[in-house]
Amino acid sequence: MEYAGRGDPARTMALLWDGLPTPRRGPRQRLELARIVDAAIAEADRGGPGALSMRGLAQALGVGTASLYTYVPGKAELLELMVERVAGTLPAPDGAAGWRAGLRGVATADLAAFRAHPWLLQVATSRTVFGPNVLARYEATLALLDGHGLAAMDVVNCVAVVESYTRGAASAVVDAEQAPAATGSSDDEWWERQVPFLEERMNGRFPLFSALEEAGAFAVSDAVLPYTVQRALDRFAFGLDLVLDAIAARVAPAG
Amino acid sequence: MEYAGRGDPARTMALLWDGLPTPRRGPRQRLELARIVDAAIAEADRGGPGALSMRGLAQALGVGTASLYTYVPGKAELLELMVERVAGTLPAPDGAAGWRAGLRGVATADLAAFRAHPWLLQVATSRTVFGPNVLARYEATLALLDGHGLAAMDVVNCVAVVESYTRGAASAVVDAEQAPAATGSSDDEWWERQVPFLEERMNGRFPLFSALEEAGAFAVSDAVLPYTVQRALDRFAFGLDLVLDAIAARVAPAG
DNA sequence: CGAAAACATCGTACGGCGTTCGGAATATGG
DNA sequence: CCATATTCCGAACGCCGTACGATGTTTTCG
Repeated sequence: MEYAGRGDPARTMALLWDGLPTPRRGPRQRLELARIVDAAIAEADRGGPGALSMRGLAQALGVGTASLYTYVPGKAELLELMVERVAGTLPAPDGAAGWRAGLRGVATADLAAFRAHPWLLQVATSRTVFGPNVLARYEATLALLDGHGLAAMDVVNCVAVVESYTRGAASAVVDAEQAPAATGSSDDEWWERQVPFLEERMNGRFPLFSALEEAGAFAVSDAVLPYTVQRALDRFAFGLDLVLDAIAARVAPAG
Repeated sequence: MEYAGRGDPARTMALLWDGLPTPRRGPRQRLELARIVDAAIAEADRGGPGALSMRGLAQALGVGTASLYTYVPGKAELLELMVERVAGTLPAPDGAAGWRAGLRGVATADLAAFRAHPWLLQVATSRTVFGPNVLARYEATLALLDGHGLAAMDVVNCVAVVESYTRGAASAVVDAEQAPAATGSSDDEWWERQVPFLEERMNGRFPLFSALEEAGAFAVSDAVLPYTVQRALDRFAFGLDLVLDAIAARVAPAG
């Protein structure tokens, strides 16, 4: 897990809101902050776990490793800038079709973001990145539930539930998508190698599991994607409806 | 993120179900598998992120680093053994007081496990650890929802939703608990250093957020724990009720 | 009984990581 | 024109997981 909020808040805030200060002396800067952040995002997206390294990033930018530290205090702050930048690329929460469609849109966009940028799941959430895009997105998400008769705290909590659920379910999706690259074997290969041992060990010991499997409880909606990925996506959709139903019951208790 | 299911399934399965094979020749083994796994769990629990290292573990056990590799193929398999062992320590799902209390118990136990063993959140879920304790726990959790009129797939999916939500919400709790150690500054210190810059940047720009804050939407139920931790715990409880409500609506659609 | 096979132990090395240090190069302000 | 501020960056520090191979130990079998 990577943690934000580590360094000097003044410097971090300045980077988030104003970008780099333009120096008055010394050699020209060979890079721009936006280019560094974009390259870092690309680097982190490309590879599996821990794919972003300061060395790799510097090489991708054609610069010595240590030079990066004249732009950014360290990797933690770079991650904050990456989060802020991604937040700026997401579709804005839209309440035009009602709060339910709006919240669904936010969760769907978040899932897409997690899939496109798996490293987002490794950034701790407790020390919020107080960048303009992040804050604006949060404000707009809260607005979806405002004015529907919910208490102030319930508005905040319902948004938090959707976020938590999305994070948990997205984590399963991303796990499934990254497993082949991380382990060096596809789902099918892995499963085929497990089957003989599973049959030997599980045989008859877990009757309910077997019965549910027999009844098709582990089937997936489509066979285009790898099984574990599609299963995780199906479950995400199922659970999102469940959560939104529960919020609907709170919004209009009388049904 | 750490991935299981990497090595030879035969060897991994044998370790999970049977433990170490007893060698017939050669010097006595100075360690037992259980001792290694326990020490690994303790080591991983103690420190912050990435606290478990093969060097550190070997030192704690009074053994050379390379010796560990005669017991366990690598760190990935060791992690599987750790997961399996923790699964064995959790209270068994209990349906005596109804499915709702049972599911709540599972989620609560999972949260407690994530808090006690934060590294569990870093173990990918897509390649299940097929150990006896893990499987038994899953079987018993499914049993909580069996026989209440849900379709087979809905049983599995509802359990998955609870798991996903718990994982996401627990992640927020654990983030909050680990942030001080990981960043070297307490919540209060961090917050105090943020405030002046936040006031400067946010001033008037996010009216709904400000209004909700004014209305106490970010208050917490108790001031014993650090603020971000308590807030995450409050939100966990709120959302768990929400999710269970939604499942209840599926179980008894007519209300 | 002695030799060979099987096995555990572990120092060392490899290539990676984030970050720091200090010297060299370069542009500006006075 | 020179002092100052700044960038650039090679090298080094102390970590990481793990492969290799030498060495020592125990059992088995001829």
